[in-house]
Amino acid sequence: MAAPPPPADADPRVEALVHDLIGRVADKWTMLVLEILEERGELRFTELSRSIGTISQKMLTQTLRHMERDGLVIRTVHPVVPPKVEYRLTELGQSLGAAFCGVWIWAEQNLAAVEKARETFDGPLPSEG
Amino acid sequence: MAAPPPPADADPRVEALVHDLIGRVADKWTMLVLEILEERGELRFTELSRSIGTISQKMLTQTLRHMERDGLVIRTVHPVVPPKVEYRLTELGQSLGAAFCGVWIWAEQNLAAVEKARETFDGPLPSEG
DNA sequence: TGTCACGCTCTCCTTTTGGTAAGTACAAAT
DNA sequence: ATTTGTACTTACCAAAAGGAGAGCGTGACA
Repeated sequence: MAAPPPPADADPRVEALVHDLIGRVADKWTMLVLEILEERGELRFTELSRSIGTISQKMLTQTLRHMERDGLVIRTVHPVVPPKVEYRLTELGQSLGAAFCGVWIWAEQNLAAVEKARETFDGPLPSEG
Repeated sequence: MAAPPPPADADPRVEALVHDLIGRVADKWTMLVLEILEERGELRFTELSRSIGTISQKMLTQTLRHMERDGLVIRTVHPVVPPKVEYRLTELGQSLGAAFCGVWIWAEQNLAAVEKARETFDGPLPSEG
């Protein structure tokens, strides 16, 4: 398991697969679920739903299934009468969360810069000439 | 510009804005353009198009406009006869690229793990019982 | 005269995304 | 008997994403 240190993308095949994987994983809902499970540990379906707030049941189910399929979360079903299902991150999921951490930090630190850039871009239009 | 070191998300308002920003920036095409411009520097429209390979003109234009609006790229128009437009990352864009670097590395290193997880998830279905 | 190249823009079309609402199963509570 | 709560699933519908292809302006080049 000697992980090669540099991010060198040698093969174009690998690069294509990586692009594909990124496309799947860089999903809005996936990132949100990842962050919440990382912060709060093991959560039930409705707890997760309430934590995100704006997600529909359908999307949450779908997102969780995809994450489970990709080995990012573990789904534990307790065979009790009102269904109880708990979700938590795998090690793989935790490592992805850690990788995305840099992006969260970037977003927090550069939020103002982005908004200012937008104002500059949008603003000058009406009084141009 | 004394950047606060910890990723502490104090306000829920900030968090909402960050979620929003992440949703915009964690876009498949944005990430691809970001990576390519980071690697290759300043590129023309068609060079960018060919580098990505699978993107349509429409999406490339759209992605670049959004990135320009968000202050991630600079668009330089040379008023020559066959139009010549060059794109390069701003410092903000470069910093986002750096932040996403961790995700690329994660994807490269864990590609096999994800694929194996998928096989495990998909495989056992037919012979279950 | 005609064609090509570039960086778009526009229209038309299909696919994907995502929301709403209803249904399911079952036991405990009312 | 009816309601409640959970974690879905399904059907249906609207909106957005995204691809294909045509058009534009123009100057060099054949």
